[in-house]
Amino acid sequence: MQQNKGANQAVYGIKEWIAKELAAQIDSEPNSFVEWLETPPDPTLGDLALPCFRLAKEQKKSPQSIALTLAEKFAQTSIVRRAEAVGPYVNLHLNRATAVRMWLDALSADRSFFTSTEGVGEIVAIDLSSPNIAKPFSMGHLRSTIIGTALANLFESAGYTALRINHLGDWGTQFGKMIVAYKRYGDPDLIRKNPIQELNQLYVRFHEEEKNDPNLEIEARAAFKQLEDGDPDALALWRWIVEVSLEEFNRTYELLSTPFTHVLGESFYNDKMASVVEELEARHLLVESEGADVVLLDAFSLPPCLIRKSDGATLYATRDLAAALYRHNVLGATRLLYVVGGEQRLHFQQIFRVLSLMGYDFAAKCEHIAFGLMKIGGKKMSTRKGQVVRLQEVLDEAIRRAQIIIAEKSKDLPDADEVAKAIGVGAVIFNDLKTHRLHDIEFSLEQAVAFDGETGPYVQYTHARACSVLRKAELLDTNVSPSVSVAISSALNLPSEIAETAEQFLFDDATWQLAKQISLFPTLRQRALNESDPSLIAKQILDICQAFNRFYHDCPILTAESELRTWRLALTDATRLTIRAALQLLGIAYPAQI
RNA sequence: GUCUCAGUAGCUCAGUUGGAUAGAGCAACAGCCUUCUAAGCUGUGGGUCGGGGGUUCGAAUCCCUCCUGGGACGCCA
Repeated sequence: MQQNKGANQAVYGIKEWIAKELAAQIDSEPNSFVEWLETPPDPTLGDLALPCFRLAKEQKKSPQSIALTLAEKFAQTSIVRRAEAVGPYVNLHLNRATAVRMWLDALSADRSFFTSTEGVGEIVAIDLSSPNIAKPFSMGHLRSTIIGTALANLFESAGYTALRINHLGDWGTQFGKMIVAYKRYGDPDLIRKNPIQELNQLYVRFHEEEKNDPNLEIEARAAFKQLEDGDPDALALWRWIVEVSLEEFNRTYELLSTPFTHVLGESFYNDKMASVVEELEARHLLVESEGADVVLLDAFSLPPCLIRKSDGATLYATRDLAAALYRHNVLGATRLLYVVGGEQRLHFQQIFRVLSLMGYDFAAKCEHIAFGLMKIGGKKMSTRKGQVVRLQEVLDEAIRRAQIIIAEKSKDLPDADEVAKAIGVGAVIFNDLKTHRLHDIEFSLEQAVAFDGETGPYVQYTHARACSVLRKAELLDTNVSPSVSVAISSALNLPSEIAETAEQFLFDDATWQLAKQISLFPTLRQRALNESDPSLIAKQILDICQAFNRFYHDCPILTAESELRTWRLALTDATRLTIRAALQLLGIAYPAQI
């Protein structure tokens, strides 16, 4: 089921290239070399290295002696400039001009440098964001929103059609609670003024009162049942709550530039659940247990999946089953992704198992893209206890700080407000996206809105720097990369005795490190896709930015002469294009000037 | 109690899928703007990779065990 990892890596991924050449030299299989080739810990040792331990075992010789033998043979290959044995390793120094020409040709033509085609014709449905109506849009929902968006972008870059589905939490017993709380303590005027905050306070209060009065919970369940049965008063109240909540959410989505193709709350499936229950019954999967209807999953070491409560009302699981069937049968999705917190792991295991028992093959292509919790003070954020950090507040603060810095350092910036928004929002998104999906995040306002070091603004700043150089060379948006081949060729078409000198002239360490970093992007994009982990892209783009900033510092670009200038401009443009591609995938804005 | 995810520098995190001397950023300290954006670059200090066993040429990485923390475990979502 592993898709062709890096289908076109041969174009830019020199590992494959080398592996083939090396294999031919010693009459062996290229595949094993691709896996064995690694990057030496210190770049001065070489660009790639082959450890000889395994060959030593096969050939029953010492790894050192094998390394010596291989080093001689490898020196004969066209892309390796120098091969030397260091202990049990063969260290390979690449022919830099050949490698760079290969990479930049691929990049400028986008021959699978930024995109690929393995998903063409396939529809992937991504369940993302899915905030709960009448509750604050917290930092916790941010994770699902931006990871889901980044994944959708990634899948689209691989040719898939991505359905971005916002599965709003607009149904369920919580609305029974909401209705009861509103009728008891609600004040319509206050709610109109400040909807989410007031509604959330009602919700918090309900949970406080509930401790002393167990009847409240029973009352709430009855209220939800009424809603589900279509009681007009209850429905009207519910609609109003949904409406005012959505207005507030949409402001946040606009700020984040999060697109959705479908906004379908749980309520959307209200009339589609009866058929799910019927289908389960028809397949004799439904069993009565303690007054409720469940699907037993003992055979799979899972607890039973509750389908219908003892009062006949449905549950989360029922709605998720209906939603899955809708996405597959009606929307045509062949692959279903759920970007939902890790605490719902068991729930999705149950859902996918039930779908499979129902006879749906696509159950095998359903995947829970879990992520770690956003914690505060070492604990999970809880709306019930009122311990949440509202995303809007964080974004506002980040934008405010961006405005201050722009006013200080970039006085004449056009569109200063727009840029401040891009930077503030970018900081918050990147801060979240750079850590591995599954890791819990200890929320820190200072860190979320920081602009120094490994941050979104650092990446945006680097991009703007590259743009600035290109603008001064009057080459911005003209895509200068294609000319690089010419530049390198003319500089290197020299007698072989001084070719080595010419290489050093064009490729000092900073330059070569930058080129190598850029060349890694396609592999990382592919890995991010295979592992559904956008953080891989975020981390790699940081490496590219660091390499570019060093290059920028060490190597004058605009004042360089002839071929050298062209070549450095081309590399600057390649950097710009790669950063832009990465930020696009991550869903972060990339202003040309900041 | 069972299942699950995690534990790496003072803090926040990487660690090329088992490889060479475990790396960044923040914070601290010291340098670098008459030169393409100093939101940058360079350097210094900082580690029993939670503990203990095992697997092998080689372990932060794989297995076992224990400790600590988060989360989930039928009428919430």
